[in-house]
Amino acid sequence: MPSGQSKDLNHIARRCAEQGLRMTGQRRIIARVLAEAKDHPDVELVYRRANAHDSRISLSTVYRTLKLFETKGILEKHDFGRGRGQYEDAERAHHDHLIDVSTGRVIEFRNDQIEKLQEAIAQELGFELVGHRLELFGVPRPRKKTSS
Amino acid sequence: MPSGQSKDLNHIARRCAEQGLRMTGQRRIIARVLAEAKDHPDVELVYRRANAHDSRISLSTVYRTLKLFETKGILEKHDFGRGRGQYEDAERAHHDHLIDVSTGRVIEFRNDQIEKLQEAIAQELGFELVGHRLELFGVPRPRKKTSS
DNA sequence: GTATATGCAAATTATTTGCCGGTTG
DNA sequence: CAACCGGCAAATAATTTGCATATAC
Repeated sequence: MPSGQSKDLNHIARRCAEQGLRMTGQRRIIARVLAEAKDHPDVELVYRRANAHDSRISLSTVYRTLKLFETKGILEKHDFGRGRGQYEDAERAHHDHLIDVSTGRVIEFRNDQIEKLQEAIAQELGFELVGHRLELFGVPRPRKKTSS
Repeated sequence: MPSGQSKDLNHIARRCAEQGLRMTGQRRIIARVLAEAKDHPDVELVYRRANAHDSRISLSTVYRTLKLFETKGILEKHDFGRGRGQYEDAERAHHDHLIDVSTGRVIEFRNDQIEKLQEAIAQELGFELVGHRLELFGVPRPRKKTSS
């Protein structure tokens, strides 16, 4: 069950403060949108959600803020090949993504064996691994049992 | 050393012909540029190389042609996160990429174990794997042992 | 109060496209 | 000769930025 976070300051906003960022109303809201997001919203979507919450937040501000948060290591930006960047909380445990090509839905997963293999491969090639990107693209397999 | 079993037509140009594409001068040249490329050139680079052969090729044509070749399955387009698409011959055996973040150089590799793991993960999540993207980002390690 | 953030519109960057004359088969 | 292609410039799409004003600390 998804835990209900009932704090007045979400972890993203808190990290902003820790980084010494000036906490404006729009930043607070954008931080909250990302903290509450269960998906990987793009700028447009963050913009819409932020505006629903309140404020006269401009698209430029969303762009500027997301980029700022990214450079501060607060958010992570992904490019899942749909022409727009998609963001998520950078603090969460590392994971990779499987994209359902039929819907665009993103499923997260983690596999230590693959992680280790990647390290080994980089080593073998004479590199120190500083990052990686693993994305699986798949189509849902029909279930044997009826589900809905 | 590719087995020379045909004329002076490179394999990419040959595949174009097989697909029934009208072989114009510019397409022939762009095909040759890609056939001879050992790297993963972006549009701009293909444009410059093509122009070195013949200066009557426009940037639009390079864009149009690379896209055409891609949709025909002749070339593969990658997005290594540098804001531009990069192309390579699609016919070659499957491989993944390690990007040297200090230079942008792309090293190819292949690891069957990882390939199998990816299949297994997709299966487990209820998907049929239709594609994947694995990119490692690394910095060169100083060689401590003999490597050349 | 001052440095910084925001809004808006205009600018950039990568890529696509309309139009029309040029080429290929 | 007809269908298709290429060049050019204007059009898009995502994102960035200059500048005047508003706001956080």
